[in-house]
Amino acid sequence: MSVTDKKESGNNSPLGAGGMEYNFRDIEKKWQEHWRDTGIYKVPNKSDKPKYYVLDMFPYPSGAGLHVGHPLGYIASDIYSRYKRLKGFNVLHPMGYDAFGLPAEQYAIDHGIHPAVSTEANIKNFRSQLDKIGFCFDWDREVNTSQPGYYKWTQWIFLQLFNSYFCHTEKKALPISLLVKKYETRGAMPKTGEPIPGKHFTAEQWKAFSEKEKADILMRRRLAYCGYGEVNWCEALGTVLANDEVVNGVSERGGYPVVKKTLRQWYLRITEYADRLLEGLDTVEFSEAMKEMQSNWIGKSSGAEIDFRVRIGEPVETRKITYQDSTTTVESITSTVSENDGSLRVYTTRPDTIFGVDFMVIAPEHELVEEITTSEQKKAVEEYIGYVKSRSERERMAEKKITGMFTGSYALNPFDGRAIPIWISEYVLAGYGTGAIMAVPCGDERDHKFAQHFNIPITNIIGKHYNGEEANPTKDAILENSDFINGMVMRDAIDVVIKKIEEMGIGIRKVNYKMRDAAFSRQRYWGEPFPIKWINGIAYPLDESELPLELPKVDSYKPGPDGEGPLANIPSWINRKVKLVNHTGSEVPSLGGDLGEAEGALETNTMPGYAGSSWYFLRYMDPDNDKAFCDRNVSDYWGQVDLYIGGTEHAVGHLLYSRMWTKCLYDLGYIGHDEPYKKLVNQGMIQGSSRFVYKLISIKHNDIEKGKVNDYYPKSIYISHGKLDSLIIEGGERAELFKLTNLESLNAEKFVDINVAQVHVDVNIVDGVELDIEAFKKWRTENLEAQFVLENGKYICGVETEKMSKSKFNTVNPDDLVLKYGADTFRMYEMFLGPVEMSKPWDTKGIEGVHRFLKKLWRLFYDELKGKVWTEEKATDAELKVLHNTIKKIESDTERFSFNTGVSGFMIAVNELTDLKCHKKEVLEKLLILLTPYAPHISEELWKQLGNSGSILDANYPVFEAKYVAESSKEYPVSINGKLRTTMNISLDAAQPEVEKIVLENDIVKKWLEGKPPKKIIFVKGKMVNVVV
RNA sequence: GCCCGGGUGGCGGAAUUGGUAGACGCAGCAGACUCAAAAUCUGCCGUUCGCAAGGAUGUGCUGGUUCGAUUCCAGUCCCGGGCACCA
Repeated sequence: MSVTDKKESGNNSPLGAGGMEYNFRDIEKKWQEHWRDTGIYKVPNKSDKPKYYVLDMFPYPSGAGLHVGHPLGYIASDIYSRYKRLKGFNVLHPMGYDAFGLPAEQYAIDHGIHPAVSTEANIKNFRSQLDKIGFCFDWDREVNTSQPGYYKWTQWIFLQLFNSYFCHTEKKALPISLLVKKYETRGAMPKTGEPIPGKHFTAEQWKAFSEKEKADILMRRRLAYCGYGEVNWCEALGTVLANDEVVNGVSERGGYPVVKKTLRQWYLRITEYADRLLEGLDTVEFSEAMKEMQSNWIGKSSGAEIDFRVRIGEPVETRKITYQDSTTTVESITSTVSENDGSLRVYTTRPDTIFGVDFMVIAPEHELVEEITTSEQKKAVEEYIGYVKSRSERERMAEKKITGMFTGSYALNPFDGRAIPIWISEYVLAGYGTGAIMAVPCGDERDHKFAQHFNIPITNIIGKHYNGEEANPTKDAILENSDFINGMVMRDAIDVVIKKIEEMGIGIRKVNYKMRDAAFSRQRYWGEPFPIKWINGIAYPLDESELPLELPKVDSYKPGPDGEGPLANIPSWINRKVKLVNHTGSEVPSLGGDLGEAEGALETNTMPGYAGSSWYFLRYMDPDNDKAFCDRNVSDYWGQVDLYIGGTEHAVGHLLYSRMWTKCLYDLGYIGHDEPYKKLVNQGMIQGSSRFVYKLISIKHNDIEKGKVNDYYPKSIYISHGKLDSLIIEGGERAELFKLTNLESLNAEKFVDINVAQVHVDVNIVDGVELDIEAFKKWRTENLEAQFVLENGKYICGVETEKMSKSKFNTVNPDDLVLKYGADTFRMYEMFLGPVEMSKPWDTKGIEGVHRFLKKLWRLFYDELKGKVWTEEKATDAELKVLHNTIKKIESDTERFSFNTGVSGFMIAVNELTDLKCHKKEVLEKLLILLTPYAPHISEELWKQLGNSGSILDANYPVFEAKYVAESSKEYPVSINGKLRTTMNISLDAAQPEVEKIVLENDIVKKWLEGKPPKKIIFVKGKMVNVVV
């Protein structure tokens, strides 16, 4: 039976006119209109009630619309919002659209439709789909990141980031003007040691710098900055991508190849917040998995940077040292260096292994490569670098070959003077640490493989912990062959070595992060323009009065010249006259104030998709404010998002960026909290449940009499899943098939081989596993002539769980289900499927059960024949017991987001009340309040029918009272030796001696004791009895 | 390879602190009502032995702790997700 074309009988009678059956269509339409007209979901920014902020990750309004997987999180958050409201909270539960982004622009390129137009159409469609489900969003607070009124403030926040730097002393963002003041009074001088030209300067020098020099120096500290860097360039998309938008060397969206390219880009200096982003994780309720993902992404490690003197070319003095070693004897050479030789700085997390260093590896891009490569090795090294450059990021990831080349030079171990060959290899990354490592083969698997591959002798510093076969990264071994740290446990030696190198002035303690600064510009059209104008190579921020800097209309979405975005094609826009702000503290008057049209050019990049989503939770609080992104009083009232629901796919992107923006805004005093989300719940994916038909491809008939094999290719025959085997096995039911294929003349007993193809079929024309044959014939013209081998008169489909996707014909549209069963049924069924956080397959069939439940609930109030059956009679003890058990169950299940068991709790309650023939308002009314978060329409309707005025949402949540559920006795399980043998009804007051007596008198217990005395009787009051023989 | 999750009937899942495994729902089977269907209602429903009473067995697998283990511990296999040359 199809979901779309099945007609539900009896749902068209108008409400209240005679037929008193559950007419969900009219009820839901009526209440949705009523809620809209009365503005019942409008939330004030001031209230005596405590606040509660429930947020959904807002959707990107794609053209595909919603499938049943999308609303899962929204339903969960809606239930929780309504629950909190009933519990007396002022609940903020908004919704909006993350409307800027690549897909709309790709669509524009392909179809010539302006992104604003397609986005608006998509939003309209989304909204109508959402409205049908009956959410309690306060739509007056809707935000759309692509509207000027919104992105004005995205641009404004960008300017705050641009105008701030991260102070390492206070560990927070401060206005860049403070840094300028510092430079003017004190300059920037090192705490110890000599100033390094180009890095350090005095106040006098600062004052003498040109405007451009000052701007460049400040750019090194701005939290939003522009710089040249290696970026992920995606040619197909014509833009750079952030690290988290690149998966396995291809773009996350579209799967296009991504290459490393050096370009001028804007960045967010998120690395400055690495520590605070890490520490903040301890203060929020995210799942362990989520925290883990974020801390892996940040990738903090601590160790040391160590300088090694470098002897360019062969060691000048050599002497042999023979290490006493359990596995190998290593002949080593030492050397001295001359003044002309250099030094190489490496980063290691394991300074304790410094005596196990057998070679050094530097990245092929390392600046020292040229300098230290000897003339003999020059050719080989150049060839190797050529090879590395020829390899794409993707190849490097796919095949991890061991490659490398010796430079011809040596580094000297600072402690024992051993000469250590320096290699280059692609396994060392230029962008991490110092781009150079000290390789310790006995303790690091990669170093070990490298040493084995190139036959580099391995020094063992961990004795028996190293087996000569593979590296052992232990920290618990006792050090050997390690000079002054011999005999120490490695773990303890780490600190000893760091202190020593610091004393010697050849290194420092150092913390490193895997996380890089986030690329913040895109060479695309459909994003926020940067409020920046370039004049003589200096970036000037636009004056606030110029905001929003509106995105101009374009005729073409094609990229501009030199890897620039489409905006570069619009000279009139680039050259616009705008008011700028001087920001360097310079006295140069020409650059202050209005800079006129001059030679400047507006920035043509736009901001990435995550810009608007990094702060939207703040805009919901105060969406119409045109004086500020959000009034401070309002953000102080709403504070953190109390509950944030969304998918795991944003673990390292959106979640980290929005956390960083929140921390910046907090540091700058614009908001009062520095973590945006207090608790995060990740909804699981709803997988598709695909259905298959089995199309007969060929029949191979082995005609023994004539001694030949014939192949037949029948047309359009489909075999029911359960018949597949019996048709193939000898002696099966082949006659039926032969009849269909006009092969009756063949002897069915002869061996045949049947070849079938498994083909996806639209789940919407399958009822459970039974194919709707008529619908199937209509589905595709080629099916019109289809014939079927059935089982029990039915065609049974095959089933598999796969990702929900159009191409697999396993998507289910919520609209269809809402039409057929109603929003309340749909909402409850989505929840009933299983725990919110878990992934589970969708199966439309089960929705009937939930629908039956709501009909059964309805019948507690109204009977089809008898009409109104609810009464004002006083409830019995048994009925009150059901009610209060339900209150307790629903409250605790809702509280812990266990909505699936909550739904089951309602079913149990309605089943029990039906059994008790309870139609009493006293009980039913309270049940409705419990139910309203889950099924708001039916609850509201019946609430009204019971004679209540006002919305059920303003009712008081029922209070559980233990006295109604108190039991005086319990059916105790009685086990003998831990095996359940019987149950016995025993008073709950009964103490152990009494219970023992009762139990031992029981016939079944006596039987199992076989006259032997029990060794022991375990009695847990209120739980169980176990007799040990 | 490393780090997280998770393996329970035909299916989705329940068992909140170690205490009656399989709640609730779907599917299935049998029956009632009906001219019939729909809707609704009743009963059965892990496997297995047994006419039954009752027994055995059972939460991926192997052990352990315990009076008692889906739950705790050790090992192992499988599935899902994340990370993957980060020194």
